[in-house]
Formats: sequence, structure tokens, C-alpha cells
Amino acid sequence: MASIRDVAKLAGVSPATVSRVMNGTANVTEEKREKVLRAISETDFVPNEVARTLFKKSSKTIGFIIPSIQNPYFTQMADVIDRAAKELGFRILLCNVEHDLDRERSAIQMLISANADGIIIASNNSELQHELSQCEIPVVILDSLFRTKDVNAYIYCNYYQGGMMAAEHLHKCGCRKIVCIKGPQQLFTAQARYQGYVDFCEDNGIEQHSIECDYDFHAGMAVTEELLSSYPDVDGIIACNDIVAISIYKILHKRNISVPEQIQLIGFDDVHLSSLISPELTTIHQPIEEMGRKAISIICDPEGLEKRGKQFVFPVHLIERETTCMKKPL
Amino acid sequence: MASIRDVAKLAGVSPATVSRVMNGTANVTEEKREKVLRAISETDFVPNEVARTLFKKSSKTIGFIIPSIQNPYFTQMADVIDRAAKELGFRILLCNVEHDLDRERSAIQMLISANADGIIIASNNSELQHELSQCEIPVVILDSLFRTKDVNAYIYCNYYQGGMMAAEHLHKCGCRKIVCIKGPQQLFTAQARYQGYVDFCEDNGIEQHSIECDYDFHAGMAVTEELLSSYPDVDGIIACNDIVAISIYKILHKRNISVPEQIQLIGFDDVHLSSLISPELTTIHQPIEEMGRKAISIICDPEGLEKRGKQFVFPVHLIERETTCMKKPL
DNA sequence: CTGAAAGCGCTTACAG
DNA sequence: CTGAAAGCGCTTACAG
Repeated sequence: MASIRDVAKLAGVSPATVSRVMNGTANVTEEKREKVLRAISETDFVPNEVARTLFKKSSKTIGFIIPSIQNPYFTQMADVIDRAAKELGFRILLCNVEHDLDRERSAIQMLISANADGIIIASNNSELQHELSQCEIPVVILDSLFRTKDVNAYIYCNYYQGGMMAAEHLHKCGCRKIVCIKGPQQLFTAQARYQGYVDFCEDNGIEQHSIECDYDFHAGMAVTEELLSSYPDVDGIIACNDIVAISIYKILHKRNISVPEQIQLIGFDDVHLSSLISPELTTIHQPIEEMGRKAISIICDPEGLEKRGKQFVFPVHLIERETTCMKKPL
Repeated sequence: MASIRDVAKLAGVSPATVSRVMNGTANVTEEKREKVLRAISETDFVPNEVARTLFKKSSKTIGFIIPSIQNPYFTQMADVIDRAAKELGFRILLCNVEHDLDRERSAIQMLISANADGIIIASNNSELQHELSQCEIPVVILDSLFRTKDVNAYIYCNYYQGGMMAAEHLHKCGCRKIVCIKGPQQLFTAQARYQGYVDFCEDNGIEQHSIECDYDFHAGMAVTEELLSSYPDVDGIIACNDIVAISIYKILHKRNISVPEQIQLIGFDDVHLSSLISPELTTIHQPIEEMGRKAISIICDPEGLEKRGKQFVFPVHLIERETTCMKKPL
């Protein structure tokens, strides 16, 4: 690997001059400029980003910490964030922590010590307050609401309303025994969605039934078995997210229970997959694209500074597809 | 952010001593050790990884370059690689390049200049030879076979055999008009699979029919429309991967064409999703776990050195599920 | 316009 | 055992 000194020597100039032509940070005589350029290409020189970062204290990198790389909600978000960051000259360092608190901690430490310029974290663990507070770079907390320093920004959707919408939709469609497969209740997203369901039921004098379930397909399948034996007369299911909805559907299909005729089903997130499977999933749409772009703008835009310490709540909306339908009156 | 000097000052020792107790790289009197440890925790000191990397020329980071984060084959692989790397004290830097050659180039440059300790690249672009050859760190090329330096290792499956197996299976199941939805033919994976199909057809005197299709669901859906109008009497479809198979199924389902009764369908990869959807997908299984672990061991294991420059070809096998079935003899 | 010098925050020979 | 010094590869005041 050629270093800046090798290039300088070959071009007959000082390292400072090489640096200046590379970065266009000062005028250099055309003659030297050309010599430098030639030397760079002859040596296949690539500046060492580590040294640069050490000096500048900025790596033009933003860490994105996600709880699971297997959940398409996060990979879609990663894709959006990636593109948005690239447009502004930043790159994304994706840290998959698989719901492990220790991995989450070490991801934060790693990002700080790697001179990341910001962190977007889709975590729900309030135990990270300490780690998150000691870091001097901007942090955007996605889908969660635990308190940290005031400089951090929060981005999430109106999950409560989403939960309500889901319940209301199934009710309107004629379901009489609606079971809510709620997500892990230590998670903000799951709590809020469930609370929406609960309040809708209370407001309308509807019985409440729920089972807790992790946000992945293994859990979804296991829970469905339990659901069917506990509530043999269920006719509407609210899943905590699309992946769980898909796994619920799988079990129903296997048992020859028809959807939506016998049981109606609604998901949450509206990941691409939800309209790819058959039948297409009725679900609550989250504006993933907008959320991701907002996160990046808070960290990378110069004007983003003003947005820190604030909460950005995005609206959700119902997407009616094929797993729900208006029941014909008897 | 406290630096090693701050800690040293507080503990009344030299920075060298602080470094020694942090890294356990030399004996330090118990007394000083304790002072240092206390100073570290009082200052919330986290060593700057960038400075460390600059000195050591190793970041304990391995880059994993993938063509698309939306394809679960790659996210499953990323998950495996991530875990395997972590076990050996390395971390993964996932670079999603979305099939863009420029992004691919810059990912390689970035990894080199970030002092990555190795690169695993699932790319198919032989134009990267130059970039890949100039780098002094080990490179593992996944799912591809373009020639680079001899020190690079290659990991892939017996795709040719997979293509044959798929054709053979549909033929055995009684399909008489098999259409191969082949992947982009500049890709090694796609070529080899298609060639397997072609050779099986030739060996058995079967007509060949094929349409090219990108490895994603948009392409899959578009191609299916074309397929159905060009081959109205098709009764067997070989998809280039599971995602495309799922999108093919979607269109068939929409057209009320029953699978496997009217048309049989087989995928490739055996991603988790393929057994999650309904009906479960018959597919060709790739040993993703083993492939990922092998890639990491080549880069991170001390003995991995000997494995460089070699090719590791993994076997595939047929997984019969619900989108194919033996037709009853007429 | 351009070079010598200092410094980013670590680590490791080198003395003692 | 421990500190002063040099150096990893850059960049940017500071002079000239």
C-alpha cells in the first residue's frame, strides 16, 4: 500500500501538497498538480481513511443498530437510510444485534470509538441510557421512547392509533371474537399497538383477548397453535407485525382454516413482503421511507441540528388487502 | 471524550502504563493497576479504536459486500457470518451495493482504506478484478468465479447440479412443458443453474424454454405475465431463486391457476421464507450456514491461510415441499 | 503557492 | 515494572 509520502517522493513535492491536490483544499500550480496526479495513479494510491478519521474526528459514517436483520422492516429501513446517507456523503455501518443487550452495548461503544458521526438505533432497551448519554454524537432513536439526553431525537409512528385502526377494521368487518397477538410488552412499539386495541375494545364494549408473541416467525407459528386451542371460536386476529401475520396465516392454512372467510387477519408494518404473499396481507402501513429519510436528515443535514431533542411522530394507515373482508350480514 | 492522557494524568502514571493495563500487555504493579482502573471508570474512558487501528493496521473488521439487502439469501448469510466472526473476535461491516458497480468499487476502496482485515464479496462483476487484486487483505468470493489473484478463495455451490436436479424433479413429477426462468446470464450462479437445466433437457430429449429474469420480486412478477402469454400450456416452472418463485406463485394464484395441480413450481436457495409461505416452496437447498462459516474461517482462522487460493464447492439438495407433486398417471 | 512542523490518540520497542 | 520517545498516515495552521 502506497502512502502519501511515497506519492510525494515520486512527484517531487511534500506530503502536504499531495494532500492539497487530493482534497482540493488549496491552490496548487498546474505543473505540480499534474505530477501529483500522475504519481497517484502510478502508485494506485488510496488515502488511508483511518488516518484521516483520526485527524478529522469524523468518519462520515453513521451507525444503524437494528435488533434483527431477519425482519424485513429493518432491512427495508436500512436500504432507505443507506441511500439517503449516500446522497449526503455519509455511509451506513449496519450493526445487527439480534436482540442481545450486550451486543447492543458493544455496538454503541464501537461506533463511538470508531468516530461515527451519529447513531440511529432501533432498540427498545432503556438500559442503554448510560451508553447513549455519554456519547457526544447525535443519536436518533427509532421506534422507541425511553428517555435519554435531550439532544436525542425520536422517530416513530402513531402505533397507538395503528392498534386502534386494526381493531376497528376487524370489528367493522364483522369479527366478533378478536384476539390480539401482541408483541413483547417491554417494547414501546408493542405496548402502544396493544393499548390501541385495548382502548378500542373498551370504548366499544368488546371482549379483550390477547397472547404475547416475539416479533419473529418462529414465535408466530408457536403462538398460533396456542391461540387456536385457547380460542377455538376466534374470527379475527391482529398480529403484532407482518412477519408474525404471515406465520399465523401459515398455520391457519395448514389447518384448512380459510382466511378471511373463517378468520380475518391483519398485520402491521406493510413491508414489501406483505403484498407479495398470497393472499395479500391487510396491514397497517408505516411510512418507512419517510422515517428513514427523516432520521438521516436529523444527523446529516446542517439544519438537522435544530431537530434534535424533538419527537417526530408519523401517521399510519390501513391497507385493506385480501386477509380481511366485510362479512355479509346473516 | 476522555483520552488515554486524561486517564494517565488522573491515575498519576504514563499513558503507556494505562495502555498496558487496558490490554494486559505487560505486568503492572497492583497498586498502579488499581489506580488506572479507577481512573478509567471515573472518566468513562473508551479507547479510540481509530487510533488503535492506525497503529496496528488491523481493525478486526471484515467487510461483507452484498448485491442486495432485500434478498433474504444475503441477509441470512450476513447473520451467519456475523455470528461466526463475532466468535473469533471480528466484526462485520455490511456493505449493500444494490447491484451498482460504482457502489461496489467504492465499498472495496472504503474497506481497504479502513484497514479491514478481509473482504467477503458476493458480487459477480469481473470488472472488479483490478480493485480486488490491488488489495493485500484476504478476499473470499462468494457465488462467483471470475479470476483474480491466486490468493483469493472461492465459495459456491454446485449450481449446475442444482439446475439439473430441478429439471429432473419436475420431469419426474410428470411435467411436460417445463420453462426455466433463468437468472441474469452474466451472473455465474444464474449461468450454472441454467446450464444444468439445458443439459438435463438435452440428455433427455426435452424441449427447452427459458426467459431471463432478475433476482428480485418485481422482475419475477413481470416475467410471469410474459411467461403465461408465451407458454399458455406450461406445466412446470423452474425459478432462478426463491424470491422469484414466490412472485411467480403470486401471479399464478391471482390468475386462479392452481399449484402444483396445474403448474408445478420449484425455487432455489431454500431461504427461511420458502417454508414460511403457503404453500411451502419446493426448492434447491444451499447450505448457507456452512458456506458462511467457511468464509469466515478462511479469513479469521490462523489455519485459514492455507485455504486461500482454493475453491470450496458445496453440495445442494432438493427439498420437496408443496409446490410440486407426482402427477397421477392418466 | 508550498514545505516543515505539530498533532489526531493510541501502542510498542527501547532504556533504565 | 515503567516512562519518554517515536511512529501509524493523514491534515492543517504557520511561515515564508
